[in-house]
Amino acid sequence: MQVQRHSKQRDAILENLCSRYDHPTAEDLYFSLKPRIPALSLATVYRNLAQLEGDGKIIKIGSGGTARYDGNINLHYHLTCLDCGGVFDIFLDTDCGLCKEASKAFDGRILSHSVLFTGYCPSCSKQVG
Amino acid sequence: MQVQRHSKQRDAILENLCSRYDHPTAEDLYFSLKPRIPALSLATVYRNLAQLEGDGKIIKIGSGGTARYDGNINLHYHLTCLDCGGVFDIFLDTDCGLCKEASKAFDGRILSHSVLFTGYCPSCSKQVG
DNA sequence: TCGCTAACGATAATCGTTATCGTTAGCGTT
DNA sequence: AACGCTAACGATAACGATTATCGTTAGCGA
Repeated sequence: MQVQRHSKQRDAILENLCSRYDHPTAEDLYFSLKPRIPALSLATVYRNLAQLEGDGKIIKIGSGGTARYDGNINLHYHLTCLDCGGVFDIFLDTDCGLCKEASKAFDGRILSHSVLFTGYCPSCSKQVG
Repeated sequence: MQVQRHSKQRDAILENLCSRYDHPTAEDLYFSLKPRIPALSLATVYRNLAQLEGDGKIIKIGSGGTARYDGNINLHYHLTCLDCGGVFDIFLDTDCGLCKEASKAFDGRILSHSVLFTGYCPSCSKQVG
């Protein structure tokens, strides 16, 4: 079996991602860490993001084009702002029993789900009116 | 203003997409139509899919990697099978008031939403057990 | 300290999608 | 029915995000 080794790069990536709430892209994380770790490679960022996602320590948000990442693994939803392009968290008290409802309606096995809202974020919806 | 002209290619793409339920990729549609329209270009497929989506006649499913398309524009959800990679429809009677709940919890404007379930499709979930 | 190899950095390759550009064909007007 | 305008086309180059390759580095158990 393959033993996973510890790495400073992965620590830094996870720590950086968990300390922010803007759902950065791989490149965002790369430029954010580059000053602290000058030798860092973009490939390393991608590699570790994939590994962390596989370990269930982060979430990948496949919002169409460029992938974004989220260090908050508690169930919550996202909204993509049509104006500024940002991704924002939406926390719902009730999960609306979505998986339960879907399991009733679908003859397969449902493991998880993600919800992506589209609209305007607080500041952009104020600007337009 | 720009007047939209009629085109045989767009007709064929829309018709093909609406007659199937497997959520094909742009390339799937291209190869499906190529025998009937030998001169068809993949760029034309992408162009028309984008236009049809903009006109609200089809839906684009941004399931992470390659985009898939759906000719059914009635609100419903999708499941990606972890085993075979296929995308399947999930119709819920109740929409669970998702947009309403989210609007209460989010200080912006919510226009639409999409839900993507992950799990195993009927046939794959039977094979594994 | 040694040896194995997971993880790294640099960079080439891949792949889905979009942009460019010369040509074709809808369609309103003569 | 021919004319002219330009949307849409087909072919292909370009792009951008992601992944693969490969020689080097560095965890970590012996």
